[in-house]
Amino acid sequence: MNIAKVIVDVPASSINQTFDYYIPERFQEILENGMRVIVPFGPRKIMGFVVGRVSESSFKRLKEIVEVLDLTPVLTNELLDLGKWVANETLSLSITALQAMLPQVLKAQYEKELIRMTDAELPEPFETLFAGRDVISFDEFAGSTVSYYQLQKVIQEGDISIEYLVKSKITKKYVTKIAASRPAHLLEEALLDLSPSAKKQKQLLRFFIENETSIEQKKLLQLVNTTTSTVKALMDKGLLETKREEVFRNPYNDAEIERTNPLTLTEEQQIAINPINEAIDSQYHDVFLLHGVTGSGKTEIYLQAIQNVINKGKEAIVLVPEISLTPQMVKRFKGRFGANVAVMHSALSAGEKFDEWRKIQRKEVQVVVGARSAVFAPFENLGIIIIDEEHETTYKQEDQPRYHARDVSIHRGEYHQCPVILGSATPTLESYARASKGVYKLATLNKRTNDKPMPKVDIVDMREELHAGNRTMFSRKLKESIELCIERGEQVVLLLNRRGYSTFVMCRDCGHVKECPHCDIALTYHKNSNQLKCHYCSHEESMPSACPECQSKLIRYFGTGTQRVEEAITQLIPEARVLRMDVDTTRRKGSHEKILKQFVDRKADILLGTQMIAKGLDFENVTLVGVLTADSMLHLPDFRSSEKTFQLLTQVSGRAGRHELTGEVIVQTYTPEHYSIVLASEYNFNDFYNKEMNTRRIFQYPPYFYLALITISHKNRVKVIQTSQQIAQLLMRQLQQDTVVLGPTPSPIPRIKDRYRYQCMIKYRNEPDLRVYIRKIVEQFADEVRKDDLLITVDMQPYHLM
DNA sequence: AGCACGCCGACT
DNA sequence: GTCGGCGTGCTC
Repeated sequence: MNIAKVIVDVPASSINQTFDYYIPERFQEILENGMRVIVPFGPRKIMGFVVGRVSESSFKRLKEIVEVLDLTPVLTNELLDLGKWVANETLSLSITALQAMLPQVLKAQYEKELIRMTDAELPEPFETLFAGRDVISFDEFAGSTVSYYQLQKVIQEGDISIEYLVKSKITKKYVTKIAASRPAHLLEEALLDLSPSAKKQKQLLRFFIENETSIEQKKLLQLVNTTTSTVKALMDKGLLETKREEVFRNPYNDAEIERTNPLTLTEEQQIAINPINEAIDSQYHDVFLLHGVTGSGKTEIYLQAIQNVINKGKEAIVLVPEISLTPQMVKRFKGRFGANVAVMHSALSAGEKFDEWRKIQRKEVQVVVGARSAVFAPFENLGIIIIDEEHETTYKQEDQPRYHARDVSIHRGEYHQCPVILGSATPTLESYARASKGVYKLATLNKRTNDKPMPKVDIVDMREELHAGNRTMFSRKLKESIELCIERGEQVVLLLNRRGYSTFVMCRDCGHVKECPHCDIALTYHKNSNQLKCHYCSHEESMPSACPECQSKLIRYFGTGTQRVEEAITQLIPEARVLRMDVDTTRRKGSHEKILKQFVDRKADILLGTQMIAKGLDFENVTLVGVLTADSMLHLPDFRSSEKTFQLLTQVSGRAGRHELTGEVIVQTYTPEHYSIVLASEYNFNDFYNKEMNTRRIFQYPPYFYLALITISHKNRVKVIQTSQQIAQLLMRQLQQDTVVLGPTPSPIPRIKDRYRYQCMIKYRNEPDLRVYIRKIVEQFADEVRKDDLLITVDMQPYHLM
């Protein structure tokens, strides 16, 4: 077994296989599956993952592994298999799937160096370049005027050679600590030698005899109540020394979080948790759909189920949408399980993520709370996986590997024979349909734990407002309610549902819309810089003063940004203090929390924001929720637009009156009769489900049909159309009768970065070999992909049909 | 992907 | 002789 099978860090379909390498004697004992290694690959050196060991290879001349990068495997055998499964399910490369399971810092960085191999004089440009050094970075050469041709000659002469390096991005954090430099019994002896007057020094020494071996200076001085000079005196005597010690970065100050105890469950909660606990106790896999209205206490069920898992010595993964992974949420888990929790989300620095990941890897925690990628936490003894707000689209990764965390969770749940909990007030149709069929177990929570009814929802028809001569974005009803609310000293949350409503620039005379010259999409107006920007490429231009088509001066920006709403409120209700929360105001780390804290501290009357304020936030004093434009995403070309509208309205309504005060919700819309708005206002999930299912069945959409989306892009439009047609035809030849292949049609954004984009959509009920077919077809175009810059991407079960 | 190698045309 | 620009084939 001295040959290793290695998945190599080269993301190319022709390299998507294992490569065999000899394991040199010195690594024989230590090398395990799932470790990262450095291997020679052609002329260079690259990183790879060991995925197996064999004693024979069909290859004659094997190279040796150069270096082993890990002391313990970074991927367990389960995760290696999972990687294979993910790559296969999502039609992505093995290496991409493996990298997705690890923190970014474990990715290798590559560098090249030029090494001087001779003391003899080098040809002139190189002497200047090296300037007396023996090694320079390749970049330095590339940035110089020296030609590659000249370098080749010197390399052939053997006077310079290229070294290929694999560098690690890992950074560890260290603190300087004070430690005893001798064992305790020798310190005792030293104690006797100290002069009787050196009281503080004696105290210090006794501290080290009695206590831990190392401590931060600041803490030490506090505990012993002395100054640096005493410490220094003992150091000079050689009794104490400074020591650099590695510490884990700690993004959350555990000590400051108040511990909580389990709450008594309501009868409903108890009924819901029983079967989950039974699955944990008897160690079998099942998927539970926990359908509970907002405020029904889903989180408490999670917490108690996790407690059961911890008691059994097992581990738990909790997935939450990125957007709701707020300090409030973290606090609930840390409050119950303290330092036994690792937190993983994008706001952490790369180093912090790495440290949280290592806590899991070293089994220092039993719980991880995190966004999508936390589903790959390297636990080996999982007892439960929980997906909160399971309807959130962020669980689907939008770039390769395009996996869905729900599918991965269920796969891991089967492996570990543990339950998977999907929780939501507004489950996806897919999940609810499965629960209805008995594939998932359904648990329903209809009551809020505070016994308060859901807030009453008023729908305001904005067309009537217009007829009545109200041209502002606030209906009379909403304006009045805001004023009353502020008068009572209560707070307001205003949701601007901005999707599909970005601020574009249009000429009022000729209707010309300013588009990106490289992409077929309207440019977005940015007020603070007075610039037009493209969100798909890096194009920027200044705001024109006249229409480029008709020279009219009446060129303006349209759409409703949060900034404009803010201005409008201040005009309409001058006494209102408004806090704005959107992508612009939350870009800086920690600004999210800052805004929320200000609002909790009642520094403002109105919290105005986009989707991010709809989720999981819990404010005592909020009694009014206003939705400015409920239907803004209803008309998007997306078969889920009704479902998304229903979900958003239900979620945001749940923000009002969560505590003692009763809440009120006002929803403004131009389509007040639309079923997703009407039924959301009645909190009627069941009717919505039935109605929407009916539409999905008629139009052959999920959950009745599965989807696969193939997108083809190229600089040459004719080539894209031709290739797309070929692909569609090849597909149709293989697929079943009831499978539909739509297209090719231009993508919703037909051109991005000067590349034309066409797509084929496959709708199918049962195609066990679909992935095989697609792979084969894509393979047929491999040559053009490689040589002609053709791009074919496949998205199984896509969420965004872009 | 990223690298070497080979061939070609261009420039001085 | 020197240089950059492709196209091609290979990586255990």
